[in-house]
Amino acid sequence: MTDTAPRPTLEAVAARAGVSRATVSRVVNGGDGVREPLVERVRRAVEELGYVPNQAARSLVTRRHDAVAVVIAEPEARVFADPFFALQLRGISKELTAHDNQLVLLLTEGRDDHARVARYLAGGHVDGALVFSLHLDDPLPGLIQGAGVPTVFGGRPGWSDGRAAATGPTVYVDSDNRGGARDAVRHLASLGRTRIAHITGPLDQTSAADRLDGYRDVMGDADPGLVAESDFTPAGGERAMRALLDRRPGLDALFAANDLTAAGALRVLRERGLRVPEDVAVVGFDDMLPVAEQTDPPLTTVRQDIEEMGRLMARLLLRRLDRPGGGTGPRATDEDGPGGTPAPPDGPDEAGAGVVLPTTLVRRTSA
Amino acid sequence: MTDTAPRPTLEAVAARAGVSRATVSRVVNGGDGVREPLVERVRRAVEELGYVPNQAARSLVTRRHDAVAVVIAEPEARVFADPFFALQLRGISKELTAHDNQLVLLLTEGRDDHARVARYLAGGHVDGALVFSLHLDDPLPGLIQGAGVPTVFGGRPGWSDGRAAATGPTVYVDSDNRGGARDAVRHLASLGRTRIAHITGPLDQTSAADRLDGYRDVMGDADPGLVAESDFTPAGGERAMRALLDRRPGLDALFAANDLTAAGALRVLRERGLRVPEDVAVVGFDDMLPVAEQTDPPLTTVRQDIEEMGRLMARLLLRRLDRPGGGTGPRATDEDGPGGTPAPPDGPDEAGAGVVLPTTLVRRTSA
DNA sequence: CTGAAAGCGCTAACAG
DNA sequence: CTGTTAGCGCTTTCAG
Repeated sequence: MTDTAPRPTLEAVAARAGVSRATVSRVVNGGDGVREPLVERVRRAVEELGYVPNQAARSLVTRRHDAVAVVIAEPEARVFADPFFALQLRGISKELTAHDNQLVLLLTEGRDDHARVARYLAGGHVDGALVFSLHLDDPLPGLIQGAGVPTVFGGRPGWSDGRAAATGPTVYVDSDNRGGARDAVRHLASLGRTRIAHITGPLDQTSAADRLDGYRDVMGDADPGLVAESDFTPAGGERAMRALLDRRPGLDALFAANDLTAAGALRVLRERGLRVPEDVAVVGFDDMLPVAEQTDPPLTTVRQDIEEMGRLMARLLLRRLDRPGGGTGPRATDEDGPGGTPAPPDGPDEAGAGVVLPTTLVRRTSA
Repeated sequence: MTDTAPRPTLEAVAARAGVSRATVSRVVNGGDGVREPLVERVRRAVEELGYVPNQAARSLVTRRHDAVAVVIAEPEARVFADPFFALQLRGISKELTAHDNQLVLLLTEGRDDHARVARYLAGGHVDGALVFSLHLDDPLPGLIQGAGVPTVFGGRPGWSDGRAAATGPTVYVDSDNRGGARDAVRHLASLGRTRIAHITGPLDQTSAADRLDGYRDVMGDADPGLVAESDFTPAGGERAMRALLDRRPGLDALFAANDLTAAGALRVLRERGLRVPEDVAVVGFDDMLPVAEQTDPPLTTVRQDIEEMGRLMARLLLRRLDRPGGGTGPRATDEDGPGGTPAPPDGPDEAGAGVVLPTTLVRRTSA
C-alpha cells in the first residue's frame, strides 16, 4: 500500500541531465534554441525519470490552461433523445485533442446552475468556452458573454447584437437552416405538390424559427393552416400531424422540422391509411442516420454535418485564443442590467461573426 | 479593446479587508477558526472585488484539482446512435457538480489515442477517472489502471482480477444484466411461450455476454439454433431476426439484447406477416424511451437506470478520493505485460468491488 | 485566533 | 546558447 508516488520535478530532470532547470524547460517546450547534444541528454533524463510536467505550476505562470469549457444548457431531457450533442461533442473533442487542449464539460440543469457556470468561467479555469444556446430567453449566454471569456456559440444565438460593442462580436457556427428548409420545400414543389404542410420545432429556438422562415420564403403567404407548431419530438410530430390532417385533409406534402418529428408524422400517416410518398410526400431535417434510415419508408431529408459544426466551433475558438487580444474584453465594469434590446431575429443579420455551414438534400423514398 | 482584466488576488482582498492573506485564505476555505467580525469583513471584501480563487495556484500546493476525467473509448460511432452515454454523463455531471468537481471529458478514437489518455491521466491533471470499458480486448483500461489514478469503471470490465494485488481492486458499476435477462425470459415463459429465441449483442462486451448467460440460465440447453449473435443495432436486429425465422419458423417469442435490436426485429416480424405479441412475443432491454415507446407495438422491456449508474460511479469515485490512501497505488514499477488471465465471466464473482444495480421489467404490449 | 514566512513546480526575462 | 534569478497566487506550518 505504498502511497505518494513522488512525481519527479523539473529540478530532478535537470540534475540527472546535468543542466539547469531552464534548459530542461526549454526542451520540454519544444526544445528551440538548445543544442542537439543537450536536447538529447535531457530527453533521456525525462524518459528515465518518467517526468510529466505539472500543469498547475505551468498554468500559474503562463496563465494558459490549454482547456476549454463546453457548456450545454438544456433543462429538458430532450438533449439526450437524439445524438445531436454527442456528435457535436465528438467533433469538438477531435479538434481540441489535435491541438492538445482539454475539454471540460459543463452540463446545466435549470437556472440554479447558471451562476455556477458563470462563476466557473469567470474564474479563469479555462481559456475559452463553446456554448450551445438553444433558447431565445436563455440568460446564460448573456452571463457568459459578460464573464470575459472568449466564446464561440453553437447555433445562432437568439439575441440581437446590441451588446457587441461592449463585449466584441458574437461568433457562432450554425447550419444553413433557412436555406436547407428552402431546398426541402422546393424539392416538394418540384414533385408537383402544392399543399405543402410544415411541422415546426419549438419556435423559441433559432434553428426552428429559421426553418420556418425558409418554408415561408418558398410558400409565400400560403394557407397558414398548413403550419403546425411542435417540439422536435416524435410524439409531438404525431400530435401535429393529426391536427394538420384534421384541419387540411387535402394536404399532399409535409416538411417536418426534424427527422424525429417526421418519424412521428409518418406513423400517423400510415395509421390514417395515407401512402407515403404517393399520397403525401415527406421530407425531414437533420439526416440523423439511426432515425432517417430506419423509418418506413426511409426518409428524404436535409443533411447537416453536425460533427463538422463541432469541429469548426473548436477551430474558431482556438484560432481566437492564439491571437493576442482575442478575448471578449474585460469583465463588465459594473453590474449593468440587460440593457441591450433582445430583438427578434428578422433576417440574416451579419452583425456577429457567424459561420453558416451548408446543408444538402438527401433523397430516399419518402419524397 | 482594453485587455488583461487583472483579476484580484488574495493579497488584494487582504489589503482591502485589513487582514493578512492567511486569514483571507481561511475564510475562503470555509472560515473555520476565524472570528465572526473578521469573517464578515473578508466576505465583503471578496464580494466587492469580485475575487475568485486561482485554481492553478491552489492546486499547485494542495495537489488536488477537484476534477475527474471521464474516459469514453468507443472507436465505432455506435456510441452516438443511442442516448446511453449521454444519460450516463448526465448522472455523472450531476453528482460531480454537487461536490464541486469538474468533469474533463476524454473521448478516444482508436489506439492512437490510448497513449495520450494514459499520459494525461498519469500527468496528475485530475484526481480520478471514470472509465467506460466496453470491449474485452480493450487495452485502455489496463493502461489506466497502471497510471495510478483512482478509477471507477462503468460496466463490468472484461478481465479477471489477476492484477488486483498490484493495483487495488477493480471497482465498477453495472446493471444486473444477467438477472434482467432472466426476468425477461421468465416473463416470456410465463406467457406460455416455449420456443424463445434470443438475439445477442456483440459478445465481446460483458453486457451482451451477461445477458446471454441470463437467457441460458432459464432456457437450460434449449435448441442453440434459437440464438443469433448480433450487434445492438436496428439493422443487425433485422438481419438476425431474418436468420432466426429462416432457421426456426416456429419460434413464438424473442428476447432481444437491447431495444434498438428489438425495433429492427419488430420490423422484420411485421414484414413477414407475424403478429406481435400474438404470434411472437417480444421483449427488449434498456427501456430507452424514445425507442421503446415508439415501436409498434410499444415494447415490453427490461429497464436499467442509466443515469443512476452514472451518478453512482461518480459517488463511488468521490468517496474514494475523500479517504486517504484511496489511490490505486504507485505507478507500475516496471512494464509488466498483460499477465492476468482474462478469464471469461462465469458467474457473479465479487473479486473486484463491483456494484450491480437492479433492473425492472416494464410491461407494454409487445409481450 | 491571527500574521509572517516558506515554498508548491514552472516559465520568463536577463545576464553571461 | 545556457544558467541565474524572480516570481505566478495560494496554502500551510509556525510563532506570537
